[in-house]
Amino acid sequence: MYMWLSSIRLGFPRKCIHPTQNNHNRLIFAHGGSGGGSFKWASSQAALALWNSSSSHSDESSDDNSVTVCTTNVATNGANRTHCFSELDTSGVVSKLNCLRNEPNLAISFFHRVKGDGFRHNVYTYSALIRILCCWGLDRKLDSLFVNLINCCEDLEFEISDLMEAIEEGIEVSPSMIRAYDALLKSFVSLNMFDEAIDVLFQTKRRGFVPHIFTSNFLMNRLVEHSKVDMAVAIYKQLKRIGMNPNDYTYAIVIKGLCKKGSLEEAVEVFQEMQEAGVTPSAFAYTAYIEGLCTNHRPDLGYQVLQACHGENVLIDVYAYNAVIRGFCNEMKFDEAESILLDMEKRGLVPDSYTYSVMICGYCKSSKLLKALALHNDMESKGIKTNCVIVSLILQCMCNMGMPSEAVDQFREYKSLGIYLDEVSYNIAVDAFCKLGKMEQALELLEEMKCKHMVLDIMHYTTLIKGYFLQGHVVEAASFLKEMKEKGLKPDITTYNVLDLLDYMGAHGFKPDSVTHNMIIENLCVGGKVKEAEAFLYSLEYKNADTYSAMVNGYCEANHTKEAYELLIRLAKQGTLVKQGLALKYSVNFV
DNA sequence: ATAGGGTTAG
Repeated sequence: MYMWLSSIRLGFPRKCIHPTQNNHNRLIFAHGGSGGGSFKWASSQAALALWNSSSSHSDESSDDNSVTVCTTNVATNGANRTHCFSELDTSGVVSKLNCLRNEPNLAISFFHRVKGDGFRHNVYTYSALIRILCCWGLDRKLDSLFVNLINCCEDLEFEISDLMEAIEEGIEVSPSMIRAYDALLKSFVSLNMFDEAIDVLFQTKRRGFVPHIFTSNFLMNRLVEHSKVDMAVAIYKQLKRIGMNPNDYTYAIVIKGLCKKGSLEEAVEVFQEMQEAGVTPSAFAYTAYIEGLCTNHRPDLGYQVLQACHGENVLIDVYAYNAVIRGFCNEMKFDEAESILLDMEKRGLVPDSYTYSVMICGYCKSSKLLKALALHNDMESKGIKTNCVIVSLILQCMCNMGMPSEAVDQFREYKSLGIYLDEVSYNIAVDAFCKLGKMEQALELLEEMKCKHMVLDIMHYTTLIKGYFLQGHVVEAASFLKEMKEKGLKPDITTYNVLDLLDYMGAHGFKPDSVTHNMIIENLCVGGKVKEAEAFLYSLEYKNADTYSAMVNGYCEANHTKEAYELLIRLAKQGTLVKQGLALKYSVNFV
C-alpha cells in the first residue's frame, strides 16, 4: 500500500524532510535549576530547541531534596494520634488520609470536608490524596483534581512542581507516580496550556520514564488542532529518538498535522516510517491522509486512496466519505459528490446528517436552492433528523437569492415543527425581517431569544442596527448601538461600516467611500428597491469598478438577471473590470 | 486513558 501511495503523483515539489540525525538520546532538563522547576518556562519552542539540541551532562543533583523525606515521616508520626477536627494540622490530616487509603471515596470526602472547615491543604496533604487516587486508578477524579489545582494556582501556597516531588516519596519510579504525571500533563493539555504540558514531558523523561502513549497522543493531537504542527512533529521525532514506540494513532496525528501544513509529500513518508516500524496503518492514518488531500484541493486523489483502502480491507467509515464529498463540493463538482454518495450507500454505509449537510452546503453556496431542498427532503424521508445548521444553510441561501419572505416563512415552519433553532438561525431570520422592513417582527424574534436565554452577540446587533438604518430610523439604530455597547459588546469593523452610514445620514457632509456605496446599492436591491439603487448609482459623481460590481451583484440578488447581464456587457465594452466571481454568480443564478 | 466534520452581518 505504501508503494502504491507514493506512486500517486501529487504534483507538489518534493522536499527532503529527514530530521537531522542526533545521536544524543538524553533529554535535557531545560531550566537546569534545582528543586524540580516551576512549570513556567519562557516558551515551549525554546524548550523544544534545547530538547533537540541535547547534551550529555545530567542534572542529578536537583533530585536531592528534603521535602519527600518528611512526607513519609509526617505520615508515620501522625499515625497513632487520635485527632478531632478542631485539631487540623498537616500531620493529622495526612495520617487520617493514609488510614482511609482503602476507602478512596471516604478519603476524598474527608479531604473536602477539612477544606470546608478552613484547613488549607498543602503539598503533604495533596500528595497523600493523590497517591490514593493513583493507587485506585481513579483517573477522572485525578484529572479534575489537577485541573482545579491549575485553575487555583494563584491561591496555592506551593508550586505544582513541589507537589510532584512530594508524590515521589523518595522512591525511584512507581506506577502511581507515572499516573500522577500523566494526569498533570493531560490537565495542562485540556486547558490548552501547551508550554506547561511540554514542561511536564521534560520532567518525566528526566525522572527516567515517559508518559503513556495515549497521553502523548492527546498532547500532539491538541497541538495539531491549534495549528502548532511543528511542535507536534518535534515531539513525535523526539519520542521516537528516545525509544518510545508510537502507535497507529500517533502516526495518524502526524499525518493529519503535515497535511494541515500542506506538506502532502511528507505525510506520505510517514506511511513509510510506519512500515519501517512494523506498524500496520490503521483506518485512522488513511482517513487523516484522505481528508488532508481533500482539504488541499485534491478530492480526486482522496477518493483514489479511499478506494484503495477498500482493496486492502481497511475499514473506511462515513467520516472519510464525508471528507471526500466535501472536497468535491468545495470544488463545485456536484456530480462527483452525488455519485460518491451513491457509492457509499452501495457499500452498505449509511449517510448521516453530516453527509447531507456537506452536500446541501455546496448547493446552497452555489444558489442551487431546489437541489438543496430536494436533498433535505431525501434526508428526512430516510429518517435522518434535520438540525439548525442545515436549516440555517437553507435560510441563508434564500436570503442571498433575494427571497427574504420565503426565508421568514421557512423559519416559522421549522420552528413550528419543533426543530431547535440556534443563535445563527435566528440571526438569519432577523436579517430577513429587516430586509423586508418588518422591524417589529425582527425585534420580536430578538425578544424571543432573550426569553430563551440565548446570547445576543455583535452579529445580532449589527444586523438590527443596519436594518433600522436602511429604513431611515436613525434614532432606533443609535439606541441599539448604545444597548450593544452597554452590554460590553465592542463594535467591530462591520458595525463601523454601518456606523459610517449613520454619519452619512446625519448630514455630516457627503463623503462615503466605495464600501459605503456598495452597501447602499446592494441593500437597496436586496430590499427590492432596484430603481432606487440605480438612481443612487447614477447620482454618484465618482464611480469605479467596485461601485459597478455592487450594482451587478445587487441585480443578481434581486433576481434581475437580465439587467445584471446587460450591465456586465456594457462594462466589458467600456473596459471596466468588475470583480472576479460576479460573472460566475450571475451564471449560477441563471441556471 | 488517545478523533472527527457543518451555518450567520459586511
